[in-house]
Amino acid sequence: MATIYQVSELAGVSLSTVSRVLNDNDYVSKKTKKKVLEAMQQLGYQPSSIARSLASSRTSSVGVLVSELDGPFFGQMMSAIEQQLRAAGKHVIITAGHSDEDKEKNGFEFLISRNCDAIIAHVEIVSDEYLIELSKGKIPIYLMSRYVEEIKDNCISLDNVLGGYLATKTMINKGHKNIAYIAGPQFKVDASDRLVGHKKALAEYNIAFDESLFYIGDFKETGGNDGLKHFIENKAQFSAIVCANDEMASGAMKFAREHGFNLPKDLAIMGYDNVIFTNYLYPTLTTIDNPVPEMGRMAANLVLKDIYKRPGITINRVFQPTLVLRDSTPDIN
Amino acid sequence: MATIYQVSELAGVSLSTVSRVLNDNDYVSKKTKKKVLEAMQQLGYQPSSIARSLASSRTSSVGVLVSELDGPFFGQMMSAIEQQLRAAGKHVIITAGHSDEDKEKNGFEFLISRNCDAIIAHVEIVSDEYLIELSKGKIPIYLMSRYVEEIKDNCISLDNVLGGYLATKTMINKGHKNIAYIAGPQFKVDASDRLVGHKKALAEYNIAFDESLFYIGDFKETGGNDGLKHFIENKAQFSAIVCANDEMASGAMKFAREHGFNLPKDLAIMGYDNVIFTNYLYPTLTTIDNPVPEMGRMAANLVLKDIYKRPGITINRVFQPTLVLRDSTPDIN
DNA sequence: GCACTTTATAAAAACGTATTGATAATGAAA
DNA sequence: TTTCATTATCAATACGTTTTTATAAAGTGC
Repeated sequence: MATIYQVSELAGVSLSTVSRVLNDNDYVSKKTKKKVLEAMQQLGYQPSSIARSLASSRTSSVGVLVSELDGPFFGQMMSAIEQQLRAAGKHVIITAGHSDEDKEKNGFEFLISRNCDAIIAHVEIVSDEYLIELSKGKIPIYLMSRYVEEIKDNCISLDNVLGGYLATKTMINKGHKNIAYIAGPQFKVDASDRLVGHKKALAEYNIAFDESLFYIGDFKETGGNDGLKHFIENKAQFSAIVCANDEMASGAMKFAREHGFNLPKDLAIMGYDNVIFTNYLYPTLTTIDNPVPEMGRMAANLVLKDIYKRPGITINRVFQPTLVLRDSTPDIN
Repeated sequence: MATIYQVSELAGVSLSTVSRVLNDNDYVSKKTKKKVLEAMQQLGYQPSSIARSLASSRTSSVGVLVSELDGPFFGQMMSAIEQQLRAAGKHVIITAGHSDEDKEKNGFEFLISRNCDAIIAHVEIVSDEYLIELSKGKIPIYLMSRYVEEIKDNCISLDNVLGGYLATKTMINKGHKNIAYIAGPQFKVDASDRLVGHKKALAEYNIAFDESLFYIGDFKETGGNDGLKHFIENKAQFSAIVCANDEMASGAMKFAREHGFNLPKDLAIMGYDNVIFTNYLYPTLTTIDNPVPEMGRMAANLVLKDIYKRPGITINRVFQPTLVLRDSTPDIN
């Protein structure tokens, strides 16, 4: 491999001059620049990213820490981040936290030990305090789908209240009055925010929140299953059911069908997240879509702007979910 | 940040001694080792991976090139690779080829420019010749789900013939004689291998391959849709339909239901790949499962063994798919 | 106790770049 | 022409390790 030294020799200039044309920042005459570029061409010179890192203490790499590497949500997010950063010549070091405190912390440490220029993290378990502490370190931390006041400029979040509101409002507009709600684990901010939105929509239409139409599930299929079962056993009256995520909606759908409901006629069902399989369910599931790719792209942009000083980037830190209407929520008259 | 130099000073030894305990390979007395380790502890010393890379021309990083970062197949694969490599202290640089020749090549170049110690690639478009040529370079290339004779030791592949065979054989054992087959694009090796397996099963049970029960789809939902439509329009007789992947099976299922079939009674359907949504379809889809995580883990192991000289690793280069029985293929009598 | 091997440590060179301070060349203003 | 500011270049140093070569100490067999 040709080095900068050989280039300098062939071009008849010094090392530093070659370095300057490489980073084209300082004074260097057109004539010299041309000479150097030709020498590079001739030698097939490729700069060593490692040596460059050592000298400049920049690695051109961004760490990405997500809960899982599989799963539609993280897939879309990583895909967007990677595309955006790679287009800027940066690379992405990916690792997983597996929704476990030790593993999340370990993931951070791992990325820090790799000297990333920045870290984009989607973590759910570690505390705000931990993140704040970490942010005081040398490597800037950016958070996805999470809002921490003290480092709000580094947070990209999602308006889950709006999403919850949209879901329930849609059901109301479809003609439903008795709407059951299966929430997610309330220690998760996403889940509790969605519930707030649900209540907001009810209030807006003067529908009282009814405890007997409320169940807290586990964000998995079983949660939907158990929730619907709970409502039926308690002889609750409802014509629609709103779930705080798609997995639970799917569970509810299965349970409903197995217990004689004719879907979607007998029961309207709403999901949340617009996970890929919602389009394969029968009937296809109405749900709330999160602009995940946009968020990923924005996280990358934020890093490009803050860390790599790219000009002309405008930032948006809060994103809005949108409704996706499908077959599971027909109008009733 | 403390450097190796400060450690050496505090411990009262030379740089090289510190380096030796760091890589614990050479002669170093227990007493000295202890002194050095204590000094490290005291200074909170963390070795610089960059300086280490520059000096050793090893980056402890493995490039991973896949078609897409989202999608269940790649998600599982990356997840397995990452877990295995990270446990060994290596990190993973991930990038996508988007099933496009230029982008795949660009992905390779990108990873090479990052000085990865090895590259694990799942590419579908670039030619064997390109890969062979690339393998002559400085960085070893490992291939997933692809077999190239000239570099077979670096290939991890899947027995698609067996999978195709299993799928059709299962249908036959369920009691079907007239089995329609919707194949994938035949320029894809996976697709043509699965078809070979299908024919093999038919032959084994003395069932003639019937052109009127054969259709080539596009591996997407529309392919299943169009295939079933084709069979119906041509008034073909069949009680079961085997699809070369799950997306097409899903398309066929939708079309069947929309055209009055009572599933799974009127028509048995088989998919391939065991994609996540197969479990959410109605009825749930019988399919063929690929041991994707195992393959990912094995690729990582192969790299650990070849490149990082880890001892005690046994390698398996060919993997077998298995049958996943669900509701879409009931027994008929 | 001597020659010889093995073990332990040190000193120095190398990895390939960025950066800084100094110097030289050039151009503009007086 | 002189003076000063600007532009262009160079030489030297720093980045933090690994690796190689050399040398010293300790152990071995006779």
